[in-house]
Order: sequence, then structure tokens, then C-alpha cells
Amino acid sequence: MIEIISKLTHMMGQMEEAAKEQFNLSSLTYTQLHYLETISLLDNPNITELAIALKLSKPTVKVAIDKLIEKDYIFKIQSDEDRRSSHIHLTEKGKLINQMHDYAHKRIVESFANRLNNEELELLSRLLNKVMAEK
Amino acid sequence: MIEIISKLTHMMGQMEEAAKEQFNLSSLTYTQLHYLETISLLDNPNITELAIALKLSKPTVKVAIDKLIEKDYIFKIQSDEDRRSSHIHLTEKGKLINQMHDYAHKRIVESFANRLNNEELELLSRLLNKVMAEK
DNA sequence: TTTTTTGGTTAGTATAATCTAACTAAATTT
DNA sequence: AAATTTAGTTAGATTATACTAACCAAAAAA
Repeated sequence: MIEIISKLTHMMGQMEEAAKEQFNLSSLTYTQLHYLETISLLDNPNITELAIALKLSKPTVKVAIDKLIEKDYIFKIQSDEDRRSSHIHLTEKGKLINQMHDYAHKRIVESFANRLNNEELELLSRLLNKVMAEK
Repeated sequence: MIEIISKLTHMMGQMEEAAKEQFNLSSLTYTQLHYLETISLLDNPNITELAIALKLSKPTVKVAIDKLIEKDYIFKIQSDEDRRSSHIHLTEKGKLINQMHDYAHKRIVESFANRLNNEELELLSRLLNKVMAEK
């Protein structure tokens, strides 16, 4: 079973890699991609929240954010409650990473569907769903 | 189904992340980790092979390799067939990344086993095996 | 055996990624 | 109202990641 998971992980990594190329996001480093993913996950965090989530210092995050703004992947909106703070949002271009992941996931499902018949696919779906369900 | 894959990917990423901390490999950057993984996968490549696999220039790879040698994650052995060339090997310390992945995979299987009974687990294993089988 | 190709290195450059220390201004506590 | 904390920035430094151009020496081809 561990062996299978190992293969699965590898395959999924390949798909993500391919999707990254497909979406022309090769101008982004891994680190920058990770920033965008985390911003998307945290849903418009401020710099402090992002720094905590990434386990990096605030100046580090600030510099990185400035570059991503420069490249038009994100933008800042000043907070209403706290005038010192700004929330980070993804631009349309930045949202491409989400589409990229969706694409990869779709390809993975396709590859599943290629190897299994409908019944089996249904069953797999049910089992994985059970595994992934909120506890 | 795409939704499930998305969750699965996320969960697997978390496990890998946790494993990285567990194994005290936090002194390595993502890029460096990627080098070690690729070296392991290619089974003692020379610099040219590694550069091709990573899609990077040879000088870039050379510099990175020198640093990983410095830090005792890898070492070079001159080739018998071609005296210009050397094969890159993982040291014991470098092999930790494989153990790290194994650990993460084990944890994933555990989490599966926690949510499923033996029959279901057996079934899941069979389905994934079919999906992952060499075509 | 000369020429060409190949594996790897060196040098020089640019940008990314990270840190600490010191600072400003807004918000919160006392 | 004064003192403290917090959010973010600036400055300065170091190391990592990447490139091209130029080079050497070994191997392969002509």
C-alpha cells in the first residue's frame, strides 16, 4: 500500500508540473507559487498573517509581495478596520494558479477514468470521500 | 471527484510538509530538496544528466551540487568509462529525504486505515493499484 | 592524426529569498 | 494623556538560484 501511495504522489507531482508549464507560469519560482497558493488559501490575508502562515519574517514577505505586485499577480487593499494594514488579493492573472491546480486535478481524474470502468470509479470516489471527510 | 482529488492533494502536501519538519531537513530549500529527489530518482546521474532532468544549465547545477557536497548531502565518484565525468551519489544524510518521503507515505496510509475498515482498505488498494499499474 | 563534440568548470552578472536592526504611524492599554 | 504594542516599512547584509560566455581536457568522429 505504501508503494502505491508513493507512485500516486509521484504521478500527482508530474501532473502539477505539466499543468504549470501548460499555464505558462514558468516565470514564477516555486517560492512565489507557494506565496500565491497560501494567499488563496488564507483568503486575502494581511502581511502579518501571511508571514505567520509561511513561517517567514515580515520584511521577507514584504519584499516578496512587492515583487508579485510589480508582476501583477496580486494587489493590496487597505483595511477598513485598521488603517495600518492591507489585505492581499489575487489579480485575474494570480488566480491562474487556482485554475492550474484545477486543471491538474482534472487530468488526474481523467487518468483514473482511463483505467477504471464506471462502477470502479464510483467505488473509488466513495472510498476516497470517506477518507477525506471532515472528522 | 475533482473536489476529492483536490483535498487528497492538499492532505498529501501537508503530510510531506510535516515529514520535512520531523526529519530536520528545514535547512534545505525547496530547490535543494528537489535536486536530492531527482538525484535519487535518476540513480547517480552525472551533472549533464541532472541538468537535463531539471531543465537547468550545467553551470547552475554545478554550483548547486558544490553546495550540497559542502553540506554533506551528496558526493561525486569519477566515472570509469569517461574520465571527464562523475556520478553523483547521496550520502547517508542525503538518503534522509527518501526516508522522509517513506515516512509521509506511511502516515498517509495510516490516515486511510483510520477511516476505513479492512475490507474497504483492501478494495481501495486494489483500485489504486489498477490505476497506477504500468500501462 | 587533426577536428569536432562533449562533460565539466570558471568568471561575471542579475535577481530571488532570507535575515536582523531600526524606524514610523496607527491602535490599544494603562 | 502617556506608554506600549502592533502592522508595516526601510536599510543593509548574506546566501541561493539562475544565466551566458569563455575555457580546458577527454572522447569521438572524420
